[in-house]
Amino acid sequence: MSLPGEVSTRRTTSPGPERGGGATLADVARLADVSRATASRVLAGRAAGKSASHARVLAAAEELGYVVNGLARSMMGVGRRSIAFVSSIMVGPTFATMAGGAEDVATANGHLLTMCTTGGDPDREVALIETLSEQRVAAVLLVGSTPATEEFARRAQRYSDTLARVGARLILCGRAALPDHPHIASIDYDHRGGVRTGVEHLVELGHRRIAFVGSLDDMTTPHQRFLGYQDGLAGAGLAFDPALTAQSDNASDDAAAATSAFLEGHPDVTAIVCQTDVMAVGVCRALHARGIAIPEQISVVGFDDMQLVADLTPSLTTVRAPFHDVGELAGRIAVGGDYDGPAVLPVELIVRGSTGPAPH
Amino acid sequence: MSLPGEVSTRRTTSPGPERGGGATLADVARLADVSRATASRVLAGRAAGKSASHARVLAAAEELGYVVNGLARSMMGVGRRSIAFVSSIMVGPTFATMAGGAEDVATANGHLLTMCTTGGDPDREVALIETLSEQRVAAVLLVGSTPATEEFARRAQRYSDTLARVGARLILCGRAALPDHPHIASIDYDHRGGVRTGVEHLVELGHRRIAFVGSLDDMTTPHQRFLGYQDGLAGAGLAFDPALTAQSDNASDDAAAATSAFLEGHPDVTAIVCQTDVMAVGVCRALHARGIAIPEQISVVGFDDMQLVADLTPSLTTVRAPFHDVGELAGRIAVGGDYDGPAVLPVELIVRGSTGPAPH
DNA sequence: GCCGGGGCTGGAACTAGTTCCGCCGTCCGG
DNA sequence: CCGGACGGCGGAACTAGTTCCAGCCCCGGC
Repeated sequence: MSLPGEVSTRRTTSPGPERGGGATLADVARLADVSRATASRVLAGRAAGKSASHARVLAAAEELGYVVNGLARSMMGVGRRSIAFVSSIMVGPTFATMAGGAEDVATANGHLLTMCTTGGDPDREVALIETLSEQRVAAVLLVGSTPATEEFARRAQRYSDTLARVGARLILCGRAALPDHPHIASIDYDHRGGVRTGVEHLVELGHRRIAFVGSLDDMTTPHQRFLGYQDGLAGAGLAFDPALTAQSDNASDDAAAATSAFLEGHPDVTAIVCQTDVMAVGVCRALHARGIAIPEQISVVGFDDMQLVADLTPSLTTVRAPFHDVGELAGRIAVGGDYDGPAVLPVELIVRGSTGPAPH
Repeated sequence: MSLPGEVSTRRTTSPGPERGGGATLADVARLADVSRATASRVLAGRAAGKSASHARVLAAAEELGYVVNGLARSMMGVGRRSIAFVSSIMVGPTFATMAGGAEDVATANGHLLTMCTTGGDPDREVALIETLSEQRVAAVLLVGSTPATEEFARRAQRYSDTLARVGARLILCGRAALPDHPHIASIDYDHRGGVRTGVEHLVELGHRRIAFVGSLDDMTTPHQRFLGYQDGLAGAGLAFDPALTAQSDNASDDAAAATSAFLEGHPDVTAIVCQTDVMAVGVCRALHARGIAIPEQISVVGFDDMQLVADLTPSLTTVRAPFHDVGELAGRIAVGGDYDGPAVLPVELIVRGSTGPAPH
């Protein structure tokens, strides 16, 4: 029942922009009475001319409310690929600040930033890397502490291989490079040196009995910071005493409970070094609750310099980590910058009110 | 100079998977000696069979390390579109928590979440909506306070129109619906009622001279919270006194300075309601600095219940906003759920140590 | 008047997938 | 022994763009 001359089209492809899903380049070209090639050239600004069709194309695009399909464009290799930011969790100043740094350079270079969380589940991480490869991201920023295990190294190599197949690269943020996998980029900051500096600061103030509150699992961040604590003691000629270590998860309630229990057995401690600011806050709360004055009786040092710790009473002495810079540097590599080997950014001790001279 | 029988290909399209950019479906099909159609069916799991070619396709895909191109798939309308989360800034618990809620439902439904910041610049916002439309996102979550102006309403309508053209929808998060634009979804929480509840709590404790610290600009969040303060006073039969309002930006330093200056002229105030927790922290610091006891001399109420304010000394009485729920609800609509009109989620007053009976 | 250069244009190939439709072969029932 | 049902498979059309190449027209120079 086709009319003569009518081209039989399959599906429900009625011509014209009313099809749904918006006007396409073909619709614009039809309305402007030019070919798709010409319409594409005009809209991409690749037609120098001021010809009549030039103006007709622009008018048609305007009239139809044409929005170029970035997916189709990306398929031709034109257009910018997204950058993925993968962390175990999104809340907390650490990740948000890093993400902010990465986002800054991403948008400045015309890329979008995709944020994904794994909840710390390796299976979800594997699935995520697969999905992101399918979506042809330009790079994956794998952010935060990871297991310090051979299993993780193998997993990371698998990620890197999968991503390399689609022309993307893997960038670790906030953990050290994997020595046997130089192709996996790493932007880290000085966890170990930061805690060491905190201990040295306490030693200068005359402290000798310095406790450590933190987690001792095999994740890179806790481990490196714990090593920094031992470094600091060793540098000052103090013996490392395992009994002066109180284990705690990264939650202020947990740190408060651990501190209370710890102090029962060790009333002679005059300073506490904390793995994170979140823990430090819990430590301070526990000290307040027991009527112990900070810093007159016990000094406290944190790590991260998260928002608000400067507003505590007393304000918290802590180590400022360059989260924004880490994100920015990683972003720069992600958008195609050179990678000259692992980066370890310096940290800075911020001395505030929670540390003071040792009593006596 | 072509050899006879050799098909002349344009560009550098040497056949085989070595071309760069990874193996394609055509490469897999070639290796498995089947058509692209068959390979596609097998890899999509749409081939029930256990035929010989079925196994050959899977083996070929494995051997070549085939990763399906999600862009090409999306172009066919298959595959999940991303969801965009647009806010002025990423740091701060507000946005991160909301983003977490949205990300939860996004990933649970197979979507990715793209995070973008505008820095509060309308031009960047406009450009971003355009870019996101081009990338064919499923929805845009426009997050946070916005100008309470007619200009913003027009702009939002433009966003909504652009997005509608590509089948996406606009969802406002954390600000009220625009009455004249019912197609623009809104998931908000009760700014105004929250502050009102805070004031009522103070009134019950006997306070009569209650100050307000906050910004008075024309953004929706500050404005609504300011109205809530006035509501609370009116409900208690107290007159609103403009002199009891101290202006401050949303920064603790600014709030501390504003509070110090304000107290010079108003020593009789016994309670301070703050627009945000960040400001409340600054207010508390200023009170500490002047040797004013909290809550014995002055009570303080915040808003947001951000991380750590429960760990201050004294812990902060504040209004908990359901950020995660807002993100979750918005995410649900973004992935295709029904929108039954504007939602205003309830907030909850969390009474802690910073509020107590009025002195005398 | 003819030829060549230059700019604009359109046809067609190309990106990498999905899916409709029809063909073919096999198997089983009548 | 033949017909129909059914499953697997391949050709081709389709998604929405970009870009190469050839052709056309127009204008200027000889």
